[in-house]
Amino acid sequence: MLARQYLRENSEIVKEAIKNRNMGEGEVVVKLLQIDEKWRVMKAQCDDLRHERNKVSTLIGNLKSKGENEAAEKAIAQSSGLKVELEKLEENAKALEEELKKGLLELPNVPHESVPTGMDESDNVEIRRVGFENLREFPEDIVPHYDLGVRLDIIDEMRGAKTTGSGFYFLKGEGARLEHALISLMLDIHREQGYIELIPPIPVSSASMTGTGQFPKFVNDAYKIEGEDLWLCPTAEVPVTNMYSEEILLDEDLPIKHQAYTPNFRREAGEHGTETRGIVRVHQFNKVELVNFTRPDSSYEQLELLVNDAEEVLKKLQLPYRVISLCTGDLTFSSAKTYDIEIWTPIGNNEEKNDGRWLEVSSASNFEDFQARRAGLRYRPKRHESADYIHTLNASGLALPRVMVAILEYYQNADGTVEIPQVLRPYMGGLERIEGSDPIGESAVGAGLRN
RNA sequence: GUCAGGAUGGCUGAGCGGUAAGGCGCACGCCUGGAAAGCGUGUUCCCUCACGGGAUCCAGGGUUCGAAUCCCUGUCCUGACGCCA
Repeated sequence: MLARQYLRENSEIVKEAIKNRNMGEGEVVVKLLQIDEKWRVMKAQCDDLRHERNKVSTLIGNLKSKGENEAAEKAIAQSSGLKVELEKLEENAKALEEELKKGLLELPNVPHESVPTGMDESDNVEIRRVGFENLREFPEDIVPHYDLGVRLDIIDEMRGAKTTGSGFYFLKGEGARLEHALISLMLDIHREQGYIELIPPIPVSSASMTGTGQFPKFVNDAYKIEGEDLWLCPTAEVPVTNMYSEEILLDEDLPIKHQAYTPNFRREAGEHGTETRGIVRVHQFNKVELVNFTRPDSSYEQLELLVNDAEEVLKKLQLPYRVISLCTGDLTFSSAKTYDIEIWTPIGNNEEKNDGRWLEVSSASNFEDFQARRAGLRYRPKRHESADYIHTLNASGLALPRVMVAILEYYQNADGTVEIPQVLRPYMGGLERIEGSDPIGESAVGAGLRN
């Protein structure tokens, strides 16, 4: 959320930001400024009336204590009149204030000056590529993860759809084991980097969803728990960022670095048709999330460190990837600046021209004080008397299904087994490759999957 | 789930119908050769160029000329009882 005063003093910057985000011409800003102006006038009137009323009330108290009842009665009558007048004004002022608040909650963050201006993902700027020097040799008949998952019987989308619905899947046997290994590896790497682990609650309140910026705009993307003011968390960012809400942190505590492994739930409403095959876009997935609470003057340094910390996992897994800086049009609602990390896998979306594709596995963002204002996250700077808003940042470190996809495709052997990256082997009892197992059930026999 | 008690500023803690004590911490100033102690001022949010004013005692309603204080509803905490991996 932007501060009201900031909006008043920088309306042109905010308008420009909305334009650059492709969210219209910034008419909203003009409208909000008008409401704000009206509210300020009314607020002054209310304050004056209250001042009047307070004076009369004090007088009544004095008169009564002196026993001058007749004069007191007169003053009471006057006060009653003021009350009626005030109630009407207050009602109007309150309505304006609410409209203003609502508008502010729906206003996106202002992109940082270093963010490239652009329409959509084609205007994103590649920052670096890593790990392309010694690419593995790939088998000619390399198989996409969704087919390989069935063949090895480690990913079962059919039965996930049966028990729950499409977009949900079972991991099985070595698949499940691989996922656990990845989680442990990531938690170990990030602990080493200084992130204190949290296991947060999975359901979160509306207030928390508002605090990080999911609400009010994106209510339809979240799963609601019937009969409660609770939602399944779409990312650990929500419970973790809100952990210190309405608190004042100490200067010496900062920066606070947390990591959390949680499942994530997303309805992905209106996302049909994009990457529907396999487990690239699903309704429930696991993720290790990194969250950083920091002083305002060092948040951009912290952002660079954060990306590096997330990248470390891919370096250890020896997977090729790139880092890109999102342009203004591709930036998420709450973010001031975002780097995406994308893994490269040898299988493309286009069957004729199979030259690989990019999988987004992490988004590292600096929200500046946008979330801090919404969630009430402050700290007391040294040598200052009053509290100030901190800056929040987060990054996935990393989203698991897509890392799994990359491993199944990038580390695929000619015989259809999957090489397990060296760094993961200790986490899998020394296992060197995934060879799969016989599927269970008659349907497997009918489909010829059982040898 | 039932019953009882509670929620006050950065923290602590009084007030229980007449308009938010005190302490601690922190900041600034005075004092001092320097420091400690001591003394003074300040310490939340909003409006105002400013003077100044308003709001705020968990949230929302109500009673009242006037509510931190009384009444109702909700949320959360604490304890007891019950239930239960």
